[in-house]
Amino acid sequence: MSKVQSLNMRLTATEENYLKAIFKLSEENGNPTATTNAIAAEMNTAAASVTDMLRRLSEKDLIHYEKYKGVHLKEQGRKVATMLLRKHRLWEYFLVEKLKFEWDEVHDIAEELEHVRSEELINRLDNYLGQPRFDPHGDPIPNADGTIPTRQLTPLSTLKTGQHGVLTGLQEHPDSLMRYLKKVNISIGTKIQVLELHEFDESVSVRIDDERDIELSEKVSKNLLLKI
Amino acid sequence: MSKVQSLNMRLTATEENYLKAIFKLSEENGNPTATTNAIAAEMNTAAASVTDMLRRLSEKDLIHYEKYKGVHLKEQGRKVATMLLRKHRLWEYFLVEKLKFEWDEVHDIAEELEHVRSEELINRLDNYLGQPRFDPHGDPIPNADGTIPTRQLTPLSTLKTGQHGVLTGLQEHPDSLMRYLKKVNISIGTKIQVLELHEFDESVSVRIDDERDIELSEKVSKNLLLKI
DNA sequence: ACATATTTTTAGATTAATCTAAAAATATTT
DNA sequence: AAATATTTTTAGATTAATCTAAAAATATGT
Ligand SMILES: [Mn+2]
Ligand SMILES: [Mn+2]
Ligand SMILES: [Mn+2]
Ligand SMILES: [Mn+2]
Repeated sequence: MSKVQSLNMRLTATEENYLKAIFKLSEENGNPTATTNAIAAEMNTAAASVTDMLRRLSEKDLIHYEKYKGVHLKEQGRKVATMLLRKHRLWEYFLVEKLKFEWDEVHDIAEELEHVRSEELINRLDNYLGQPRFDPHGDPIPNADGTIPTRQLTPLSTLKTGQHGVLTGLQEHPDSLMRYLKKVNISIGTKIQVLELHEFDESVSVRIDDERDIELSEKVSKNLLLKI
Repeated sequence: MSKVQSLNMRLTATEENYLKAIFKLSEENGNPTATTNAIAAEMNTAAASVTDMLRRLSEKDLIHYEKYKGVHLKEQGRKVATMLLRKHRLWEYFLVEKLKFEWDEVHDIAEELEHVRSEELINRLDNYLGQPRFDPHGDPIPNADGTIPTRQLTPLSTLKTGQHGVLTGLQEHPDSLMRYLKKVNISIGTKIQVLELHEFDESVSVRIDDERDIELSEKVSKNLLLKI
């Protein structure tokens, strides 16, 4: 007897966060199925808490869940998760473009703002901002209909000597990486050209905006996604 | 052993809402002490739930509470309540001025936005909006230091024939009143002049912006606050 | 295939926020 | 000053979200 809920059911912020976590995990693995432990790690909770929540989300028909078999989002769950990303990223855009926050300062605030419940609000915000397609970290902003703009991006770490591209996104974006990039004056839109590859530690010498040369570690170069 | 909490203690949205309710009740009665039942009515909860919460807020040293004697806000509680009003009203201003919502559409959204925790956010929003002093309903926006702009306003119902003023605030502002005023094209800034007082039902004939004449009921005229 | 390791679920508590019903305290009326 | 009414608190449940510890299921390694 699954409680198939009305289309505009009322979810708690916690339920929403779990759906986002499952979405994120299935995106980054390419595999639609997420495991209990992976969700627990993503959410910083005990595995037992995840099991509880999976039961509840399953009751509400937002996910498909079988004991020991992992979970994947159902139609409704995916819709909710996508709209959360839309809200999160539009708010981040607002915070950076209008309120002049730095790109490493907006995530936690957007984590709260994304749970404010109002379709009207988010659509008006979208229009007010000029319907931006990417957030301050280069992540695509889902459209009102749920579609997500895609692009073909290449990690800096895979380029050969002489090749160049424009920084367009980040693989992952912990605040520490963003603060580092801010320090070395690299941001979305920066041109990066490979000067030399160092086989020993996979670090790379690059020319920034045809102006100055710096060294980037393997860890950094794997995280910088370029449009070639 | 009251747990005197650190200055930036973490409150739940529910705790914050109780503090706002107590603040509102003490403002509108002129009496700083609020009763359990009054709070229950304001919060739409059972009196028993209020008693529970009062105990908790008292533990945190936000209110002064003695069984059967009612409560009043302490320094910290008053500060929290004032900052909530600041946030609520700044967000309402944003929603109306920037996102072009109508004044009767913004309250519920602001009820959620006001709980987003970030001093930095609200101060940047304040600057972005040009440090407005009043919200779309004419209510004063507390300053960052907690002071609240005051004005001397007169209810339309107390004016004599011939007197006039500019609509500057509302006594209370249920959505129904705001929708009515929207329909008859009266808003903050509208000039209102008394043409005739009707003793029978205390209704009043008024001239709007020196252009058109309408009738307003006693209930409406008591709610319109004018700057003479 | 069996033993061991890992993952996941269950069992049982805890805390915040809520409720109803009953008891206790306070206020009002006769 | 009683009797009555009203207000407030207590007692006992409930639900969401969390935890730890133990049990059960599944996966891995020899
Ligand atoms: Mn973010
Ligand atoms: Mn982002
Ligand atoms: Mn409001
Ligand atoms: Mn208002």
